Amino acid sequence: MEMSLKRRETMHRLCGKGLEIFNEKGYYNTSLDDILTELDLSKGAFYHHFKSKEDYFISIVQNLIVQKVYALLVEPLNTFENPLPIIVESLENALEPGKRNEMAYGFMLNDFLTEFNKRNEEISNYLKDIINVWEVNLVSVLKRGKVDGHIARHVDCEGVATYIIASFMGMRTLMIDNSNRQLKYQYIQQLKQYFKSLEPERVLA
Amino acid sequence: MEMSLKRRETMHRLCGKGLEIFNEKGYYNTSLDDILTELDLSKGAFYHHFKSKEDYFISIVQNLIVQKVYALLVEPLNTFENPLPIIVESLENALEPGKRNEMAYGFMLNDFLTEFNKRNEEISNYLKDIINVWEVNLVSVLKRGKVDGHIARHVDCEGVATYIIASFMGMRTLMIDNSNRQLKYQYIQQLKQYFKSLEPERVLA
DNA sequence: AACCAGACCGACCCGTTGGTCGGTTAAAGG
DNA sequence: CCTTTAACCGACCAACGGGTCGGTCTGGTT
Repeated sequence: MEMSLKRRETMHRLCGKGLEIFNEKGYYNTSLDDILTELDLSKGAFYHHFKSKEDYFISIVQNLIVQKVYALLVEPLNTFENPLPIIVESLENALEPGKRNEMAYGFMLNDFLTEFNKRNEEISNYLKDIINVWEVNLVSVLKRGKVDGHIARHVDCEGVATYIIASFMGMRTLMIDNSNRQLKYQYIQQLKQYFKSLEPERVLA
Repeated sequence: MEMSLKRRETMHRLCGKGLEIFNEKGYYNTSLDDILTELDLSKGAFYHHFKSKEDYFISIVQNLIVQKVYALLVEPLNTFENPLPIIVESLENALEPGKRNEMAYGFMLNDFLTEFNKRNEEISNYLKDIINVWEVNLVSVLKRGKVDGHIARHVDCEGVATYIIASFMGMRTLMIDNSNRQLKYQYIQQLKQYFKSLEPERVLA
């Protein structure tokens, strides 16, 4: 069942360029030809490898987006330090456009989710799954923070996770143009402010 | 220069139904015929009143969305009480689907902004203007709260306004399906938690 | 050399959709 | 009545985009 090297390489090129352009212009606003022209490939080549545009995008989600979100937003949570600064750091990092490329991976989720909402339930679900994984991990790391005494006992971890995700997603809508330093700075500052309110009351020594 | 009554009424019907369906299915995913069929009108009638689909949507933004956002999110800020609970209340209210109709006006902004971002700069700008008005009003009401001693002096009002807007917008992406009570509750709770951290230190009597 | 399979080409198909245009209806004014 | 004009109709157009399909090219096998 293994794919030939040539096939694998072409599909990989298609997915990479596809993510780049879909992310830039949106899925429905990008025609297959937009992508194929850039790669000097033909319609025939495309449909030789993918069943449909939808199938193609799902490949992109599962091969590229999942990994990227996981690496940026889930993996970093796997430490045993105080979770709050770890979360701040991961979000800050996710909002940073990649060093080598121009994609701000942290944004893609919000953009695509909004685009597919009400238009393609299947793709929506794949994207929602990614958010869910993130959320579950946030909750569990927050709960651990509670046990370790970094977070006050009264805190509703699910609520906090939801609020973190919402504010992060919402930043996208505001940072429409180029990634705006000012907005990012404000966001991180307020996030820290909010996190402060989750810490346990200081017990005087 | 005044419009005939008939003309005004037809345009009004078109805008109302247009907002309803655009909000439901998205602008690019709604064809003019989708709307015209529902109103028993023809292409001819439409183009007799509007120059283009784009022009039509701009009318909707300026006649309906602006007013609605203003009424839900800006007007309520005009009191002289403690701004923080007022803001919470306005957001809570904006997330509530309208009593008589099904539209959750608070959401429209985020949906449309994301949809037009990268696709239609002119419309994007009209929508961004609305956000700006909201932001400016939030900032000024927060500053007044500082003067009145409801908000701690160290607080960065612009940052807080940005954070409020971001989290509000982000809720949309999460509340994809029907308005989810649970999510809304979590959001409001955490917002209150965050706001607590903006209050001045209690001075012991 | 003959053959085969898989990668790829690009002309074509066809549904959708924004927009056009010549015509009809009906109300208002003379 | 007759004329004018605004409102409205609906057949039609052209562009676009996803998807199809018969065919070509190339590298490996026998």
